[in-house]
Amino acid sequence: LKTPLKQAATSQLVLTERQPDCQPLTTPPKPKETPPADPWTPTSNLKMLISAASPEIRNREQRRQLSDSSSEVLQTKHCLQEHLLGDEYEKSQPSRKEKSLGLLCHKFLARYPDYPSPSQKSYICLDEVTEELHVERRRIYDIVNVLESLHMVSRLARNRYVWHGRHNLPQTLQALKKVGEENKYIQQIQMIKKREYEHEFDPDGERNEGTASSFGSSEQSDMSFVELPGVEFRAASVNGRKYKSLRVMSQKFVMLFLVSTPQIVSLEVAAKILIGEDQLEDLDKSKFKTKIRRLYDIANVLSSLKLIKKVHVTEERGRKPAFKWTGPEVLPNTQDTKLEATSTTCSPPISESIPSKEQCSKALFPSKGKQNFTRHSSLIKLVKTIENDRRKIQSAPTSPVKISAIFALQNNLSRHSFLHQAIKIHLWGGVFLFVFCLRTAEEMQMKCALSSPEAVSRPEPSQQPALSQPLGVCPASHSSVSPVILPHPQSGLSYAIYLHPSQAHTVTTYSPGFMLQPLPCANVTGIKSSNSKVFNKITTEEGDTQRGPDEPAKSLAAEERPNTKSETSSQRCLKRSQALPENNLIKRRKSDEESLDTSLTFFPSGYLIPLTHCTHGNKAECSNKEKAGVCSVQHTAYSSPITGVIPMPASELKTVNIPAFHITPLNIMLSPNSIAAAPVLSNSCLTSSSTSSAPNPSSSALNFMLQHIGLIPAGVQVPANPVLQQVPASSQSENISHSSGSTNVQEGKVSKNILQLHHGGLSGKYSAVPSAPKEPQEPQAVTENFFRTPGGPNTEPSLSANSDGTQRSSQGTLYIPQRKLEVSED
DNA sequence: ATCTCCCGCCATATG
DNA sequence: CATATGGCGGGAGAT
Repeated sequence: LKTPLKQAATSQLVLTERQPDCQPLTTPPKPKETPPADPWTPTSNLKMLISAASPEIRNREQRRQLSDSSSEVLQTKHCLQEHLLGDEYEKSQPSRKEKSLGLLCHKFLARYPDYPSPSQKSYICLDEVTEELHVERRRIYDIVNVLESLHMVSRLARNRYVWHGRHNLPQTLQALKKVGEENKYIQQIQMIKKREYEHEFDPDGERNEGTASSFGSSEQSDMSFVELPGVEFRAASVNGRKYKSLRVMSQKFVMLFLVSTPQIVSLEVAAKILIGEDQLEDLDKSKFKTKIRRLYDIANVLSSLKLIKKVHVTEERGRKPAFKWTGPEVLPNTQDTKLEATSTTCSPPISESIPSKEQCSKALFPSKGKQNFTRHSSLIKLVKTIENDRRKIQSAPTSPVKISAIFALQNNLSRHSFLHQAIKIHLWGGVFLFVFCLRTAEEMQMKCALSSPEAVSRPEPSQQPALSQPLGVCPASHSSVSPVILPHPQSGLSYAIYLHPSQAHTVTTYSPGFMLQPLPCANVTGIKSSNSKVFNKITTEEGDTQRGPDEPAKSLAAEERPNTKSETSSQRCLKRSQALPENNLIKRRKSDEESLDTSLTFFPSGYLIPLTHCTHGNKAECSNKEKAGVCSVQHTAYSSPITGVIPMPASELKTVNIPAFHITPLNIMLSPNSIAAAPVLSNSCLTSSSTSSAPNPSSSALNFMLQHIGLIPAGVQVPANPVLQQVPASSQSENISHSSGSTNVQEGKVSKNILQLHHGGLSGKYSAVPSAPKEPQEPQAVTENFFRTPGGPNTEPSLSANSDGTQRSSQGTLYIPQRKLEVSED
């Protein structure tokens, strides 16, 4: 109704003025056929007018014509017809189609190069765009949001975005794929299909327990936006907490493609999954409809990007709309850490984004030798934050204070990437608790592999030098503290964990615990072998039913997948923890059972102090390297009084129940189960043993963090720390670290077996499971306890097992209904 | 009728 | 407070 009206009374002039953009479409005559030579053509006149009126308009017109000519032939034709009808050319003007988001997106994209030269960034001004494209702002947001989800643009400030083009696409996709795998989308899809299938026979069918519910709870997959190391999100304030629903949806949608074998996703399934995640599976009709609407929006943009295209899958049910991935194939997630994705929680309740364990570990333990940390603005931010928080702390020393900081690092490649990192420091009851993350999963695995249980428990580590036993336990040479040397092969640094004798004891005693994650998880190899049958069967099935006429070799790729999922479960774990508001340590302490999984993620422990002494060879190199441009920061940070603010009377420490101590490759934690009341290394411990001007422990800790985050050159920090120097392990350690450093090749192999030692589920017991799963052949134990195992192509028998170990109604294996699906390409 | 999805109201977030 | 963002769903073209 409206549109016609607008056109109704248009005179040539009016038309000219307000429709330069639609000209090619509106103009009746042969737009291209006839050269604009004929001055008598109404068109040419018009054009002249336009040109004369404004060069700007002309340019715009030209530009548009270019982009239009390529794809909008249809429209043109359409228009042509219209106008043949004479003066009644009003109605069709902006035929709905011409306003489609897809078309608009095309126009939008036409404005920027796919691969802008990194040197000259192009900025996007929403005002300009809306004006030039003649669209409502709202529409632009839709486009931009999706582009943002792919990191093709990023927001700078109000009205401003930066155009990245497709440079980031590969990384983004890889990251998304990874996350998608972690989210178990494959399984979910199967689940939905199954349910669907069941409904066929049981229309009024009530929830078929076991299957559905188990997912609802486990599929936490919060509202998280997958970030990329290289794509900075403007000031936290700008990108700040806000539901990034469309963005997130977009990402998830993409994930579905990347994860599913025939890369085809039906809207229905996608919608269900996206809804289901939120939780309840109330088949809310309207909600579903809305979701679908949004998916269409997203799909339009993705289509414009040529990442997907619409198809139709036909099954008994009928013809359902779906989309097929036509974007680039995503590499099977190389071990490359630099391509790490970052998942930041954005869910409303959590006021602060919690860094993923991996991110942290990445920051803490740079795995690549060459790293050139650049002084990034974020670093400054960090320092400021610390300063600020320090004040707070001083003013309210007793209240729980959380200090969080965001670190940004340059990543391994020269690529402009950095990680948003946060290290949380909790002050609670006078206890200085460091909440941080340790190593990346890979590193852990490696460590696991290297530090075989035998080696650990062996009294004389030196006996097995050839085996490059990295983890040595130094006998408590000091009355109060027992350093445990933890060489970090990749970085060439070793760390000492100072523990109380009791703890040290625990460590050695429970040495196997080094290899076991408190939370169980499946051993890939094992699973793979044990379930290979099922596996194959399923993939085949899928091929028969869903696979399009093309790519008949996907099952192979699928089979390899498990191996590439090294850290998935750990991340999941992390996610889980992220999902729960875990700001309050106290809360975590109190709550038991269910909080267990949370608490295990980050846990305060003793101090980790780098043993730079043990790394002669690397040391120099390291420090030089890192000395790059962060010294100034170092000073600030180092001298920061924050380090001195936490006096911890030993007595006080004892009031804190610190349970038995376990060290896992993933983190150091204190099992809430056992209440061994082992005090964390107290001040006195260190201070007593350290004479002179040795920095207090807090300082050391801070140093440790900063150093490993790259803020402080490795060598510079903590001035002679007597304790460290006294560690007689030097010779040993040296060997150890050296050997371990040169065992890279092995590492790979070995780690394979331990690859999947992550926190898989939430067994209430983390008490060290003394059986080291070095046997790839013991899938049973592992598999059966854990809910979904990573990598398993959707249908592990364990699927129905409950995560809490309660072994719910085991529905047996998941039955995937066989259907005939045809994909028609429209 | 079903599939698509534009349009724009209006709650929120930002500055 | 004004403006920028963006969730959301009615309802109307397209098929």
